[in-house]
Amino acid sequence: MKYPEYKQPLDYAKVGEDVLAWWQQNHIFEKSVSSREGQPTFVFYEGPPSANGAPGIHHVMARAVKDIFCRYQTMLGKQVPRKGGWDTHGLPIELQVEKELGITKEDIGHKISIEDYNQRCKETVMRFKAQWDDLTQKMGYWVDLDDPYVTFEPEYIESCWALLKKLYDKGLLYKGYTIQPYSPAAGTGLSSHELNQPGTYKDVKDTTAVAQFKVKHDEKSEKLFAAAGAPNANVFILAWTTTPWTLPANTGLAVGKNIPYQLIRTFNPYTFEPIHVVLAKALVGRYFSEKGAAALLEGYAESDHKLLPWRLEGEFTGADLVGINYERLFDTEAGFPHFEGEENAFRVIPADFVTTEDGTGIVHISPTFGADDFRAAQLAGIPALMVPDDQGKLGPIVDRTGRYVAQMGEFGGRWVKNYDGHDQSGADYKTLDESIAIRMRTNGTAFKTEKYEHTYPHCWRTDKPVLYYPLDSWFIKTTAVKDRLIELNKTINWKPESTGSGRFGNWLENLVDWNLSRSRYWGTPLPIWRTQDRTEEICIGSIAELKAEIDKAVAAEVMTHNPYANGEKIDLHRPYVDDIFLVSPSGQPMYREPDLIDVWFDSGAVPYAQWHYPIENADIFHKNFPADFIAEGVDQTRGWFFTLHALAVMLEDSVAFKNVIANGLVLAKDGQKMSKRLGNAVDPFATIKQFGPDATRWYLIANAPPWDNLKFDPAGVVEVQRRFFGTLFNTYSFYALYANLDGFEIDENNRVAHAELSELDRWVLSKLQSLVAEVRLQLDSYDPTKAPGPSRIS
RNA sequence: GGGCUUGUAGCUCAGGUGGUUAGAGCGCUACACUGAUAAUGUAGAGGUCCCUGGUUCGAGUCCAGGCAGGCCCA
Repeated sequence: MKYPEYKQPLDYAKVGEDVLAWWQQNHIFEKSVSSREGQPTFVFYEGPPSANGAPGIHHVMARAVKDIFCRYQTMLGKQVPRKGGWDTHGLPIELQVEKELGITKEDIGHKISIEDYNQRCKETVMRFKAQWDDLTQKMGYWVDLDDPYVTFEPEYIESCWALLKKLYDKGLLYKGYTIQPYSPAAGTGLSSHELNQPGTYKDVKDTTAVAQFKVKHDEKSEKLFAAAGAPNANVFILAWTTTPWTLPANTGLAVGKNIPYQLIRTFNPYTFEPIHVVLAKALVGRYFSEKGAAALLEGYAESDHKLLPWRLEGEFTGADLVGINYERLFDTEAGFPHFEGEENAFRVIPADFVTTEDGTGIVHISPTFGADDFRAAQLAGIPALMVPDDQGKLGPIVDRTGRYVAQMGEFGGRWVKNYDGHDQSGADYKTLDESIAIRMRTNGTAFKTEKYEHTYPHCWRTDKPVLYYPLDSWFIKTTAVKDRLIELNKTINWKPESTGSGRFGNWLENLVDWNLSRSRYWGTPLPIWRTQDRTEEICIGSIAELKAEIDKAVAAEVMTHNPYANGEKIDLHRPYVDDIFLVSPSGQPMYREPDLIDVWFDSGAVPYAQWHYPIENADIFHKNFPADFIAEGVDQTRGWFFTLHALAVMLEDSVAFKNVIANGLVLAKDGQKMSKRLGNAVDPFATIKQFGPDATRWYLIANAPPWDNLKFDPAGVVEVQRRFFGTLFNTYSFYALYANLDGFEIDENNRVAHAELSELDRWVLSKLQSLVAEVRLQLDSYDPTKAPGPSRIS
C-alpha cells in the first residue's frame, strides 16, 4: 500500500502528538533556522510573558498569530530566529508574594528582609514556567525555549543600565516630580492599590468656594470687554473648588474647547459691586434664577440682596477663551511669594477633563496638587507655584507634614487639614479653608462659598484625608522626541490600522514624560548615585564601571571593601546595590537613588538586552533591529508597544518594529470576559487534548480577525474539526482508497506534459495557483483570517 | 468622563469607491445516495442590516445624535 489509510474517527489530538514527537526527535524547528544560515533574516521579537500565572486560551491565540507569520516567512526561505523570554519583575509578582506571605509593603525590610523577599519573588515568578513551556510545545509554537532572555539576570539588568546611561548622557533622564496620593499624617505616598482599600473613601463636609479670577484687558480678552460694553469693566472668570486651600497655588484655569460659555452681567453677592462673570452656559441656572433675569439691575445695592439680578451679555466657546490672562488671586502685594516662571502663569488653557457636571465648567488649576492639573499645565506650558525651602530646594506651598510653608503670608504655618490632631472645638476656631473663604468674601474675589458634602479619600492607616502632592520621581523626557515618535509611528504597519492611528496615535499626541520611578523592591534598580546635597551625581552604565567606581570609593574610604573584588557573580538587585556607596569627584559620598525603574522599561529593552547589547554583541543586535514583526494583545498599546517605540526612537532614531498585530481578547462564548471566578475560563490544555492543536488554532484564527474580540465556543472548534479537517481528511481518504486500489503512483521524472493534461486537471492546477497567490497576498498584508478563506470554499 | 472598537439569518461571520431580489458556513427542513457512510450530493425555509434623524433619485454602506457590549485611560 502506497498511501496510508486511516480509520474513522480520526484522533486529532493523537495526530498532534505524533507530529510533535517527530519534530522533537528530528529537531525540525532548530533545522528550520539553522538550515537558512546566510539567508535574509526576518526579525521577530517575542513579547515576554510573565510566568507568574497559568497560561490561558488567549495565549494560544496570541502565539498562533506569532507562529503563523514566522513560519510563513520561513517557508519563503528567510531565516527567522525566535528567542523566547521571560518578564520577571514588577508589581503583580510583588503583590502575589505579599499575599502569600500575609504581609504588606510596610513589613518588607522589617518582618522579612529585602533579600529574602526578593528571593521569594524570584522563585514565585518562575513557578509556572514548566506549564508555559508545556503549552508552548503542545500548541506547536516554534520559539527557542532553550536560550531565553530573563529580565532578572544580571546581564539583562546590565543592558538596561547601559541604555539608561545612554539616555542620561543625552540629557533625557531627569529628576522631577509627579502628583501622587500622599498621607501627611503617615508621611508616605500611597499606591493606587492602597487607595482602593475598602473604607478609604468617606463622605466629608468641606468649605467650598466659587472664586472670581479677574480678567486682564488685552487683545486676547477684547471680545469679553466688547460684550460687556465697557473697556474698564470688572470681568471675572468663575471657578469652583472643594479645596480652597489650593487656590493660593493656582496658576491656570482650564476650559473645555467645545463647551459653550456665557458672559453674565450681575453683582458680587457679598460686596454688591457690579461685575461681569464667565461660566458654562449649562450651569448658569445653578447660580442665576429666572426671576433674577427680570429683576432690575439698578437699585440692587440698596435692596435686601435676596434676589440677584443678572443679564446675559454674550456667548463664547472654550476655544475663544483660551489664552486669556487674568490677575493672580493671592498676589505678591498681599504678601504671597514670587515664583519661578510666574510670567507664564495665570492663563486660560484647554483641558479634556473639563465637564459641565458641577461647578462652573471652568477648572481651577494648581499643578502641585492635582494629577490632572499637573498634566494639563505641563501640556500648556503653565508653571507650578513652587517656593524654595531653607536649603534652596523648590517645593510646593504645603510642606510634607501638611502645613503651609512660612512664605504664605497671613496663612503661613497653617495646617491644610487637621493632621496634628489639634483642638478644633473653640467657638472662633477656623479651618484654613474657612479663613481663605472669609478673606475672599471680604475682598470681593468669592462669588459663592458654602459647605458641601462629598466623598474624599482617606489614608487607610491614619484615617486622615489624603493630599494629592508632588513627590520626587525620575523621568525619561519622552516629550523631547514627541514629534519624532509621531512621525515614525506613521511608518509602522498597524493591524488593525485604527490601533496605530487612534489609540496609539492619540496617546502619542498627548504624551507626557515617562515616569520611571517605582518605590518597590523587586525590579531593576535605578543606577544613579547622588551626593547628599544633590550637587554631584553619577549614572552607572555597566558592571565594570560599577566595580571601578567601588574601587575609587574604597580608596577614598567611603566603603570598607569591594564586595565584588574576588570575582563572585554580581547581583544587581536590591538590597545589594543599596549597600554600595560611591565617591564624588569632590570627595563626597554618593548614595543610590532608592527607586526601581518601571518594569515596562525592562520589556521595552528586549531588542537590546536580549543580546546583552550594548555591552557586547553589537553585530548580532544590528542584524536583528528593528523587528519586521511583533504581535501582542491590544492591552499592550501603552505598555510594550509604547516602550519599544519610545526606546527605539530615543536610542536609535528608528522604529522598533515595522509590522505589528494587536490582537483582541478571547471572551467566553456568551461574550463575557473569561474569569476563574465566573467559571467560564477555557483551559487551553484541555482544549488541545480534546480537539488537537490544529483545529484549536484554526478556529482561533479563522473565526474572527485576531484584532476583534473572539467569543470562544467549543462547539465552534467541533465545527472547524468537522467542516475543514473532516473534509480534508475525507478528501485524502477518498484519494488514498482509489489510488491504492488502482496502484496509482506519481513518477516525478515522467510527468504528463501540460498540454496533454485534461481540461479538468488544468482547471485544478489553475485553482491551486490562484489559491497560493491569494493566501500569499493575505499573509503578506498580515491578515491571517483572510488567508484561510479561499481554502474553505470547495 | 475621554479615546478606540463592535452591533447584518437561530449561531459564527463576509459585505472596496452608495446602485436590481443583502451573502457564506454551521444549524434547521426536504430529497438523493447507501462500496468516502458518526460521511457525501441536491434543493429549500429563514433577515425592521441596533435605534432616530439627515444628505441623496437611491443608504447595510456617507453624516449627526443616541442605545447596548468590549478594551484602555482618567
